[in-house]
Amino acid sequence: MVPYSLCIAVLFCTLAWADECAWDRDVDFSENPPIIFDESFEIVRPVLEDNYRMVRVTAGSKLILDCPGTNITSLAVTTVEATCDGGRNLWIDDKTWEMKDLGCTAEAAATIRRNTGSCGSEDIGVIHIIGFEILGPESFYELIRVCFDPTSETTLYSQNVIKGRNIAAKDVDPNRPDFKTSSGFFTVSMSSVYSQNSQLNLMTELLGDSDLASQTINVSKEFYFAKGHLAPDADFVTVPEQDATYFYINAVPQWQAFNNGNWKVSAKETWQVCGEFVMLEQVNG
DNA sequence: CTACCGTCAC
DNA sequence: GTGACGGTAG
Repeated sequence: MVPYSLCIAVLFCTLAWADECAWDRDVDFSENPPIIFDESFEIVRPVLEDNYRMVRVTAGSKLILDCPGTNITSLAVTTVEATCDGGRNLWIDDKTWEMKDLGCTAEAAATIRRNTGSCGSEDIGVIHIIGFEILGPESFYELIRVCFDPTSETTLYSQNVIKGRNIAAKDVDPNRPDFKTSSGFFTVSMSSVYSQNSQLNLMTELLGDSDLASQTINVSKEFYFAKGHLAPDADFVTVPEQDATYFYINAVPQWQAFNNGNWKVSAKETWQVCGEFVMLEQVNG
């Protein structure tokens, strides 16, 4: 016979959990969480609640778990549809799963949709979109819209949306990936071009004076051109979104003194503003 | 991956 | 001074 108190407990829990699924971002997820999309193909992101980074969806809602570029390890597929069971688990094809057991084999990776339109003055630029493949090539989640001038091989501007409700609950990961070239955009090696040595060599050649060149490119004074993010790493909530900013087409040569000074301060001001709004569309360039 | 530099807010 | 953040090199 089942004790009476246990019945009460079970009933209570059922009632309390019936309306939604809730997960703690720092407890209930695997090392490489999937990108979670809701039924309108918006990413489900954590919200800061009393120092807990909570991910919530309504009970019964259908989600898409996506590991673009890799697989959900337990299922050996990139994308799967799942239903919130009203507690901590997800229904997938008549079987329940814990969120923790639905991690990606590697970090979910952004890709680029190329040549989706023209942009810039007199349509000099070409639009490339950095984002996530969802169910294959027919569906794509846009993160960063890049206006790239193929003639000068320079990005004119990048456009991204800051999620004001989620930015306080963003992932903090000290590891930063290398910038990716993603072939077809540049005719030169971008990593070589940005190296401080090649900058010094170029300046020496241009000025014809090595003393003058070493005053112009002076690393200790932050007089060098850094890979200045246009859509910034820190504007994004999840690690895969943050790492999607590390494409060379999302960066322009920027004096490090400015990059690490005014620009950084300006980014923080932007968050202050967007804390007052749900989201803010930002254009940098 | 590790070690390093400079700026800023606290 | 320390940690977060913007970078660098090997």
